[in-house]
Amino acid sequence: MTESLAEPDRAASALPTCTSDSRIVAARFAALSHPARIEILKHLSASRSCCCREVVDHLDLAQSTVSQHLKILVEAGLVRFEPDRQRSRYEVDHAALADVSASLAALVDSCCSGG
Amino acid sequence: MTESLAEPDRAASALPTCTSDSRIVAARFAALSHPARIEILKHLSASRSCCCREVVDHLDLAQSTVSQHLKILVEAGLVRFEPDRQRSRYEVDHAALADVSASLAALVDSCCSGG
DNA sequence: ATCGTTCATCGTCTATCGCCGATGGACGAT
DNA sequence: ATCGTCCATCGGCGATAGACGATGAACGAT
Repeated sequence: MTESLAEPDRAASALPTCTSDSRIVAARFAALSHPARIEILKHLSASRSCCCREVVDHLDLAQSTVSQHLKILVEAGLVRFEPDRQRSRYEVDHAALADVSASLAALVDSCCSGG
Repeated sequence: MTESLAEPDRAASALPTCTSDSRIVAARFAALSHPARIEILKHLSASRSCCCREVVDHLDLAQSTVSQHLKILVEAGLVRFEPDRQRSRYEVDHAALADVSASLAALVDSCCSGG
């Protein structure tokens, strides 16, 4: 359902200013708009790659809740998911995250340039 | 929900975990996590400064809804509000927006450095 | 004084979020 | 085969977001 979120970078880089869809940009920010998910991203990057259980222990949230947050991050394309036997591996997609940052930077730039 | 956004230093120091408070970062992204608010930011920057009515006409949303979105953006510190007699003036706070972008860039950087 | 415009706020409704416990599947170990 | 662990998903619950119409205040114009 969120395949379009996995690769909006092309559109973002192809169109210089305000032409990028606000819904796409908003959806990506929505994935970052929860403290637990920010924490997850930090923890994931610190551990380079870890399983759901580890995040659960770090965050002091129910396993189902963490799994939900991870799913949201994966669907947003910010986290890569790799089912490894029993322990699913999650790792930050640095490129995607950098792309979101670029989107925001582009927004800031368009706002500053007054276009 | 965002009263503490005006002075994030206190809450930031209250959280022991990471350098920047995830709640603050998340709250700022939350302000950007709605297409209407993205559009508002674009329109505001394009017009340099405009009143609520103009945004209403541009967005095709009810006036009360737009006023709510503007309030959220103002409370998040991304938009400056200046009551001008009848027509309230809204304009993008470029510095604040750049600051949010810097926060995200810092997050990306921390993720890439593997800290 | 009256009317039209602009805007913020209130009350309400619906949809979604965020959280949890429970469940069941997959797998390793005994 | 059985148990324990890990994980994704389901169902439910409370809280919140987002939308709207209605209302009233502030102001300019007639």
